[in-house]
Amino acid sequence: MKKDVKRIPDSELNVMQALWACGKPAGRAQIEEKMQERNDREEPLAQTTLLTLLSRLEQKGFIKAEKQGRSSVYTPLVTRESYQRSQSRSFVDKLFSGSMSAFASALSEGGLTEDELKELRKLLEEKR
Amino acid sequence: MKKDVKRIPDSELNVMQALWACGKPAGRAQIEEKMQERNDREEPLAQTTLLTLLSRLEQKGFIKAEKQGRSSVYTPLVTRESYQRSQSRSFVDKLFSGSMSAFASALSEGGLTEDELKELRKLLEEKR
DNA sequence: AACTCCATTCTACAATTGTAGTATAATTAC
DNA sequence: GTAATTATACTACAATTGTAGAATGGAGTT
Repeated sequence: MKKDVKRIPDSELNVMQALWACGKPAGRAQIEEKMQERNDREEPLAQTTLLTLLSRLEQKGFIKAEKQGRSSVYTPLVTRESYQRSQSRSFVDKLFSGSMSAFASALSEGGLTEDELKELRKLLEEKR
Repeated sequence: MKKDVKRIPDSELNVMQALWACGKPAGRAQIEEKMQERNDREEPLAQTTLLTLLSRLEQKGFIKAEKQGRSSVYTPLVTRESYQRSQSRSFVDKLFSGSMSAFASALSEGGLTEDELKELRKLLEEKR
């Protein structure tokens, strides 16, 4: 059965993105640093806020936390790719009722820039 | 200035979709009917719930409500297309950090079915 | 006018999200 | 070993979302 990966709220998603970007299990500090780099937000989150988000992600089963002495290291339990796939699916379903033609129109008529479009076309052809 | 159309929550989006699908200003009953048709959910919403959602959409400026005697007719203030465009934009930004290659991978490696992909490619080519 | 139907508006309420302060436990520095 | 630092855990709280019951106001009946 296809596991229906629930949507991750925006603030938590930023954290996930940073964690995924780390490429390996990472602690609070590294995640924080990565978030800075990625410039996900102007004002960086308070550390306690970040920890709250991490613990919510853990409760929801998106990451695993392991105590390493004083602090914890976090590991994603879903890959970025699988999350992206499942969300893409529900995105076209929810927004376009699955209609490729509506989806294509949205992308080509303003959703993406001309350059992005060109690139996307090429990539989709290549991956055929 | 590019108006930054805020995200509409799922339950309200279903209502919007139905209203958009009506193709013209519609009252609560027609919207309800359209939702049934579209089968957006198994259990239909309680009428009061639907009205609550409509009033939230109105407060947020997504629709306009006009009294017609006892009842009201609702009219979308944003087109489905413009909403789809803006959401597509923020979707690729939030989920793929704007990376077309990640986006293309997600679509082609499981996000869409083989048939959908084929259709999408064709449509994107045509629209060039 | 009193009664009954509807449609709408108000009020409600729990769960989730966004964000962070306070308390507590461990670690290091005198 | 006592203070200062650090790192996490606990608590908090307002806004939003999902969902709907209760109250209200008008329209049709009798």
